[in-house]
Amino acid sequence: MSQMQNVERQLREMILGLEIGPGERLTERWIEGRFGASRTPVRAALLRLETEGLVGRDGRGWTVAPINLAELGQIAVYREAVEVAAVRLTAALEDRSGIDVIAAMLDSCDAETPREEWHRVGMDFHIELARLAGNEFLLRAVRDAMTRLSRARWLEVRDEKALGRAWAEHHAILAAVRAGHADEAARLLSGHIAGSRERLVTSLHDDRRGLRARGFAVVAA
Amino acid sequence: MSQMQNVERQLREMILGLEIGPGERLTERWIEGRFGASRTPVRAALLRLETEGLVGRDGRGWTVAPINLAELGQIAVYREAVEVAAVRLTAALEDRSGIDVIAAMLDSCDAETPREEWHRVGMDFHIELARLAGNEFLLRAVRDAMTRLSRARWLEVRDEKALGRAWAEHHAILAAVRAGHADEAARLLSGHIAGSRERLVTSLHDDRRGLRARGFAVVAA
DNA sequence: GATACCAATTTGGGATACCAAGATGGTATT
DNA sequence: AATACCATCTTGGTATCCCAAATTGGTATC
Repeated sequence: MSQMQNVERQLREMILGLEIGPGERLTERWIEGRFGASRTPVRAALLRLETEGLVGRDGRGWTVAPINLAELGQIAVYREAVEVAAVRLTAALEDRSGIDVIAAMLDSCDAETPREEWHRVGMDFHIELARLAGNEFLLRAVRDAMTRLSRARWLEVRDEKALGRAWAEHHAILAAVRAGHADEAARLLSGHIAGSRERLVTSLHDDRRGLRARGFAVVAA
Repeated sequence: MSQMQNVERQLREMILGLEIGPGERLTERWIEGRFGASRTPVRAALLRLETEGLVGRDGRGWTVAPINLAELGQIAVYREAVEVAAVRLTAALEDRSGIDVIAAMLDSCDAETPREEWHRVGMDFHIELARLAGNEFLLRAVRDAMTRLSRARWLEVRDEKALGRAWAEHHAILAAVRAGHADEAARLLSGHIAGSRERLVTSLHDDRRGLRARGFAVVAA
C-alpha cells in the first residue's frame, strides 16, 4: 500500500467519521505530521479527495467540505435519477438472484446491531442494489452520492422507528425487483429517497444550531 | 494560471483532440519535458485526469484510456438517466427562457460551419440543456459523460444527413421542453440518446480495424 | 485608543534529488 | 544458436528544499 493511498484512506475515514469537523481548515503540513508522510503523497491524497467533494479549496488552503443543505437536496435528486435507472435495468434482467444476497445483508441487522452497522448497511443497500444493474457509471454515481451523504446521515437524528421504516422500505423495493415489477420498484425507490431526503434535511435544518455549536459548518439551503 | 492547471488543460486537449492516441503510454518524464513543467504539477494533473477517466494506470506507468465500446454503451445508459431527469426538471420550471439561448446556439451552425464547431455545439447542447435544471450534480454528470464520449464522437463517421438529423432532434427536444411537455421531451431525448449510441457503437465497431491501424487501442464490447 | 505599516512566519506551488522495483539488453555459458 | 544471468537504465514513489504570496502580530504614529 503506497503512502498516497494510506493518507487518502485515513483522511477520508477521519472526515467521514467526523473526526475532522465539516468546515475545518486543513494544512498540508498538519496532515504530513499527523500521518507521518511527506507532502508529496499528502498533496496527491488531497487532490483525490477534492474530486470526491470531501475537501475543497478555500482560496489559499484546504477546508473540509461543510454540510450543505442545498447540496444534500440536489444529491437526492441526482441519486434518485441514477438509482431508479439502475433498478429498472435490474428488474429487467433474467438473473436477479443477486437480490437475495442484499436481502440477507438487510436481515443481518436487528435490534442488537450497533448504530455503525446500521449506518453502513443502509448505504451498502443502495450501492449493492445499483451494482446489480451491471453499469459501472450508475454504480459509481450511487457510490459517490452515498459517500457525500454519509456525514449528514451520521448527524441526522434517527429513532428506532425511522430505522425500522427504512428497513421495511428496502425490503419492499427488493420484493418488487425480484418480481420483475420495474414500475413498482421505481415508484417505491423514488418515494424512499424522497422521504429520506425530507427527513434528513428537516432534521439537520432543525438542529443546525446544535451542529454549529459542535463546530460544524452548516450551509443553509 | 498555475502550472498544474496548464498541464492538465493542455494534456486534456491533446488527449481529447486525439493528438495522443487512445491506449498510448505516457511517462511523467515525457510530459515534464513536453510542457516544460516539473514532475510535481505533472503528477497532480495526471491524478486529476485519472478521475476523469482520460488516463489510467497500467500497472507501473500511465496510459491514455483506450476507446472502450462496452464503456460507451454504459455511458449512454448513464447519461440517458441523468439527462432525462434534468430535462424533466427543466420542463417543470416556470422560467424556461434559457431554452432560447440554446436554440440560438444550434442555429449558429449551418452548412459552412467547420466540423470542429459542429462537434463542440453537439456536446454543448446537452451540457447547457442539463444546466437549466439547476442541479450541480446532474450537470456534472452530463459534462463528465460528454467528455468521455468526446473522442469517440471524433472517430465516428458522420455524414451530412446524420448531422442534420441530430440538429432536428435537438430542436424537437427544445420545443417540447419549451412547451412544458415533460413526458414528450423525455421520450424524444431518450430516443435521441439511444439512436446516437447505436450509430456511434456501430460505426466504431465496423471501423475498429481502421482505428487500430491508426494506432488507437479499441476494446471490444 | 485606533490605525497604518512593516517584518516575520506560515502556506501552498514548484523543482529536484534519491530510491526501490521492474524492464531491457548484452554477455557468457552450454 | 539458445538460454540463463547480470549490469544498467528507466520509471513511478517519496522526501526535501526553495520561493512567492498571504496572513499575522507587533509597533510606531497620529
